[in-house]
Amino acid sequence: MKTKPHKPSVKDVAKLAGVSLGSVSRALNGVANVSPEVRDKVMQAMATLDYRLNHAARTLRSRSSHTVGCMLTDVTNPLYARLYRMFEERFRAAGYMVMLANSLNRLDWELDILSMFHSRGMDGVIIAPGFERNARVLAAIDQLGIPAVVLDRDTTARQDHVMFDHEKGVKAAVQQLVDLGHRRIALLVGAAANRPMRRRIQGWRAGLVANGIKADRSWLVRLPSATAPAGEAVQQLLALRDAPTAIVTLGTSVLADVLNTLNAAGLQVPHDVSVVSMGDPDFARSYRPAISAVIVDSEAAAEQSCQWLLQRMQGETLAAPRRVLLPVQFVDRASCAPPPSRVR
Amino acid sequence: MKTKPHKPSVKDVAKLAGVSLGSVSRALNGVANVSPEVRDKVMQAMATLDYRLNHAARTLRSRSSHTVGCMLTDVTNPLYARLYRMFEERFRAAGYMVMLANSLNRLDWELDILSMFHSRGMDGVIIAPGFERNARVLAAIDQLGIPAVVLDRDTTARQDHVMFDHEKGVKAAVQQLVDLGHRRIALLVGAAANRPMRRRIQGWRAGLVANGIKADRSWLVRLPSATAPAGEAVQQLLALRDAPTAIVTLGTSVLADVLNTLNAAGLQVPHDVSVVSMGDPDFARSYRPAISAVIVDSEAAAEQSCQWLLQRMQGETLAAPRRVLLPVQFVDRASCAPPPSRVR
DNA sequence: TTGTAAGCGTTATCAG
DNA sequence: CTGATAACGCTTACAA
Repeated sequence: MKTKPHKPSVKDVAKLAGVSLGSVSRALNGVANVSPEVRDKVMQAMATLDYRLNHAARTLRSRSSHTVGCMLTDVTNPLYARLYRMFEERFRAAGYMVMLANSLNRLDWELDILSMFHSRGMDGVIIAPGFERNARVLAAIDQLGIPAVVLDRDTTARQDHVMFDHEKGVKAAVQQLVDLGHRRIALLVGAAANRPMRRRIQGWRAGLVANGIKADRSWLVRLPSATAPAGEAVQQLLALRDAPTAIVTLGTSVLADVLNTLNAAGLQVPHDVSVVSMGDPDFARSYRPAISAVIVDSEAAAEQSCQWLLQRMQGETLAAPRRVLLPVQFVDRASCAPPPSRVR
Repeated sequence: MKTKPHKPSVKDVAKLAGVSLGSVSRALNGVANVSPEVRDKVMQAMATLDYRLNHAARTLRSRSSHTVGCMLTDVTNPLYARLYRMFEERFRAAGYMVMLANSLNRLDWELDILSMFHSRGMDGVIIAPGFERNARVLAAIDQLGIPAVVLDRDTTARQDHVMFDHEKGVKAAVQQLVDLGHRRIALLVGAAANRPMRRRIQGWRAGLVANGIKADRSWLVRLPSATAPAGEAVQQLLALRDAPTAIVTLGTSVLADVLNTLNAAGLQVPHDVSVVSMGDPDFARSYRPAISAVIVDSEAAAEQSCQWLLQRMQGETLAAPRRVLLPVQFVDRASCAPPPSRVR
């Protein structure tokens, strides 16, 4: 009747199996040179003791936590949620856990998270910093001293970058609208000063300029956040003397607000106003009319990020940081049509 | 010119500060009995060395990882995403990181995750197992030997349970519909055999029975998954000889499908068909008409879960497992109205 | 192929 | 209040 419930350790396993400590470890790690007999004895002992490896000890000794850190702005954003799920799946298959952290666009949190990734000995990180231009953030990233992939951010960090070609996608959408006869095209984006927003604006501007249209400032609406109500902004847009005949907008809740504000104003899509969503929320496809969208390939981004990070974590010492620009597609569905006849 | 970039350890800090190892540790942990002088010297040394605590070593020695595991079905579900974010925020404030894992309704993953939580020495867990009735899962939970909170699952595990009163919420919705004159009320839920689905069905049934209405099997639709297209199911419902005049449905993509199928069939909400959403997606509020919804209080759930878990992790040895049933509200908006006159 | 022993970087226990 | 010193549970040389 020992009063020591004592979690079993390698030592206990070794004793029960009648082998040495080292052999247990070797068997455990499937490492070279273990005779089948020893292996079996060890396995059996582990089973009867219900032995569980102590991960902290392994990490301390082997200097590898088999964990990758993932810093995103907010998992509540469906795109990030999907990405995270794919990361998790791929890394798990490779024997890594992923530790998620949301920075919520707060500088102090972002620095905290990075520092914590360091302290917890992440083997690598995938990050989409909200403060891509902040010197302290950049310094923190480089000081990590581990492989990193930067996701869709314009950063000067010497790391691999996986990015979306938002500019081309939005430009294609604008081009299609112009081809349909639109001249007054609005853009609804978030106020955050990050790459996706900047590039979308550039794409919009480029699309207009390429067709000899001046990009009117009043058509560019910067929402305080991607989740803020957008109804009022849309109303203001519609009240403009030169009201836009087409709207390119953020997806999810902003798109919903746009659609409903249009409805409430008695305007029909696409007859009165054409609409393009940046991002492809659940309801865009099944909405009537189906909403045309600028779509990023999240699967490709996840695949590329994981592959690159795994490569680097598994010791391939590749010199230069790499970067890839993933294509962004414009999918024309039923929400774009020629503008109403000139006079309104 | 030492070729040893050697990450600084407490030892280095101690040497530089001219104090002993123990003092550094004590200063580091803000623990009792450190003279201000020593503390300052240590702090300064840490700063100049850019010292970072090695979390693995601390975990190994102190037997606490300051990490809580969080197992959910899928963060891609907006409710779970919100919950996770709140968990993260609260636990961070208390000095814990949270490690997220999606079980994706796969038994083997679920067991893996639980075992990994064990092996990685989580101090506590919050879990919503997909296989709430599975003996192995239950065993794994109890063998964890650490505080746990079970989220919205009917489990026999001897742990704290935080649950939503789906039944009451759905029943209230049904009652409101009956009061408006509806007799044929459909329910669209997922096929998963978990508590939320079961309770919703019970609430629906109870609401009908309480009003002397027989719950017709053909009005109960079980979608293969909460993200599967639901258009066809809705069409079948509408084609029924006794087609329902009201639909209570899962939110997010299913709700979108319902709305659009109704639109496509030329039916108006709420004139021809009333609609209630279970869950409150972004677009429900701003949709025209605004969609009535059965709403869970995710904030309350997060608050309760975190508070209970923190209590237990911080050593309060409370005997019995606790459970709470959080109220679920029916919010009537504009999508419910009397059914069309008898003849259609 | 296997056993032995030396750490990994902390915290905890004791003396002083 | 501070300084030595022994763990924590594992991996990894190195010897046998």
